[in-house]
Amino acid sequence: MNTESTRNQLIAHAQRLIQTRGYNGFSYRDLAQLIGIKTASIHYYFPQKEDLLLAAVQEYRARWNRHVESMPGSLTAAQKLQRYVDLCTEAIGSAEGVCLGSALAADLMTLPGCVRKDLQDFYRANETWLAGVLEQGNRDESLPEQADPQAAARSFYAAIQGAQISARLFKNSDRLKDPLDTLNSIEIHAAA
Amino acid sequence: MNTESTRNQLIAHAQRLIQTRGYNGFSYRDLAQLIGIKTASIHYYFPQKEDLLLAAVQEYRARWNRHVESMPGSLTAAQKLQRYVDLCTEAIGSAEGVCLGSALAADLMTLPGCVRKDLQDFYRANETWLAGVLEQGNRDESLPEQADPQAAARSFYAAIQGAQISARLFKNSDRLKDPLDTLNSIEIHAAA
DNA sequence: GTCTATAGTCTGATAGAC
DNA sequence: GTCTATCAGACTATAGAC
Repeated sequence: MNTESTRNQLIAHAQRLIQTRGYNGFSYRDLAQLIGIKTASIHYYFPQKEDLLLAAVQEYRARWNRHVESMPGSLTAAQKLQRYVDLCTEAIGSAEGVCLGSALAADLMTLPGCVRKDLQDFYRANETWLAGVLEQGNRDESLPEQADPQAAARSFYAAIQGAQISARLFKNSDRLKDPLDTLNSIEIHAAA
Repeated sequence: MNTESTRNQLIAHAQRLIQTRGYNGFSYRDLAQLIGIKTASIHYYFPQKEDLLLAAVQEYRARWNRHVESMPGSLTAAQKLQRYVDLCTEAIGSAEGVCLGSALAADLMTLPGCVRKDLQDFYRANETWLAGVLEQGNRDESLPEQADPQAAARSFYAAIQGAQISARLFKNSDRLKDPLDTLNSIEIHAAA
């Protein structure tokens, strides 16, 4: 157990705590108990809680981008969208948490101001990627035609974020399926 | 200024504070200062913060239902949906807050357990109403055909909730328009 | 690096005067 | 009904021993 290990444990548990309880819903005491150290030791790595927050957000964002961008370019738009939804379903882990992005966006007004930009960047990265997939869908015809892929991407991303929150409220991960099912049902209906 | 007046002020300000900062993001001190009394006086009306929360939720839910159900039955489904979006846009007030339902759902794991059922009821009431409107849309053809109105209603409601959160993040109420624009764009495209 | 000890602040909540 | 005064507990954060 060297320095890196404790630091990484702190970031990983902080991410999970933010996803389940929100930034203001956990304390250094909670975090310390989870990995069996004292609160003062956390301050060695992250003098202020704000420092921990920034590190947690940046690591999460980098890891999320790696997951999304590692999708093979050879997939159809429909396949990419399905994999994206699968990633979002994994992220909530048994319907106990929500994406770090939406968890923090919900707490926005009580957060240190410096994270707002990072959160906006995270949102925009997701929306831009989704817009690209919807544009591909217009070309490869694996998805229903979208007149405004940008607006549709913002709307779909919002639906996924909202679905994560309601999945937790109803303890039912199936709610993550609704947005994509609804998007696809237009095609199903057209084919019927 | 009789009892009712102070009590009503407390509920109104509590609702606004929950919508902007979350249940754990404001204190009795904040609330007392807003209406010019001392914290001890709040305890006269609401001995525990939990009591205030329940009162705020129930009043909000009743008022919301009145607004939604007061829509003339003679409207087309498309008109009802537009009015619903307008209500949701008003509710966030200059993009500083979100609906009380999504604000609390986001804080769910740190809330007293007794509100979970009320929140679920609030969600279901909205989703049921929206499903009815989408079914009407299938009949009056003012909206694109929905193969599964229930799933589409859950998806649309989730999109509105998510859009409220991102509207605050980007300080841009226009994000509330995306879900309905996307829903309607299918028809626009078909007409083009 | 991790600890003990503690400072200083905020929190929800209570007792009792008026 | 509203106040003053106060409590016990939790919180972030710091100083300094080891």
